[in-house]
Amino acid sequence: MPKEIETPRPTNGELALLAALWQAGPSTVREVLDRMGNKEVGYTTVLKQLQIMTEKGLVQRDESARSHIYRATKPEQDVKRSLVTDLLERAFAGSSASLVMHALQTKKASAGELREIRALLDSLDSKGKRS
Amino acid sequence: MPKEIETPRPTNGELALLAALWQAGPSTVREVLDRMGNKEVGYTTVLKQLQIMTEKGLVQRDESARSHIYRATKPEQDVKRSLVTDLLERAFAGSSASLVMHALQTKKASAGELREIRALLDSLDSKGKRS
DNA sequence: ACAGATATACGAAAGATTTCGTAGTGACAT
DNA sequence: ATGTCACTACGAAATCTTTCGTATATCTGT
Repeated sequence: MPKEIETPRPTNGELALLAALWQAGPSTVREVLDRMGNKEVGYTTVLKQLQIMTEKGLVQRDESARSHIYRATKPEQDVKRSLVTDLLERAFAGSSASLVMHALQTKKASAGELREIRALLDSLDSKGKRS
Repeated sequence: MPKEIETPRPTNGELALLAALWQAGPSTVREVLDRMGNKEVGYTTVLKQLQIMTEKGLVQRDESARSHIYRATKPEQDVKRSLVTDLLERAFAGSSASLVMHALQTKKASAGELREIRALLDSLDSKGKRS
């Protein structure tokens, strides 16, 4: 049996910082802070959050320079997937179709996006046939 | 301009109770408790939660009988939609397509569900053309 | 060497969520 | 009428999350 999958489930605040790290790559506290444009927040707040996230294993830091450099440890895809899984279980009884329907009705996707989704459906179909 | 949409954003615990109410309809504390099969939790915990949710307006209660009867005030669809919207903004930069892709890759939907999703895509397409 | 700017460390307050214990009240059977 | 049982009210502990102030260390230019 494969090892139990570890599911990072960042909170709102943590997710905002992770987003900055995913977008810009490994960054110092100040760089992350500067990227949080709209959100008014103190320097030490971001620092503390990143320290806590380091303890939790959500990020790692390189302390070789005076300004420590933080990077997200979990791939963006994995974290997002676990967030989706979480919502799926909590609110949609595990039915991804139900979630998808809500998502598509909530905010209209562009024609291009809809095409992408169709393509994905096609590939899932062929997979389904194969197995 | 239409009135600002009110977005109920229940927490995890609240959502579990709402699920019970959506599933079974208006219920007493004990009925809700009995429905929480797997989750080990005290009677007064559920009671207190429902009381708090009443203050928040997530549920209403009928106090005419000795055992108060609670019912969810917000339609299941609305609450789920706002949960999806929330996740969408927090983690997927508002791109429902991106969320949908993650959802479909996370847990495979049945062939029937995939058909439903296609049908939904079709209807969105025709809407898109019209507007 | 010193002043000023910039970093990290640490503690702790403030808020929100979750949980439960205790007390009080009403119903009901004996 | 009285003991038992189920219910609500209330307060508060326990966690978690978020935020920031203060202390201390390090760099940088003059």
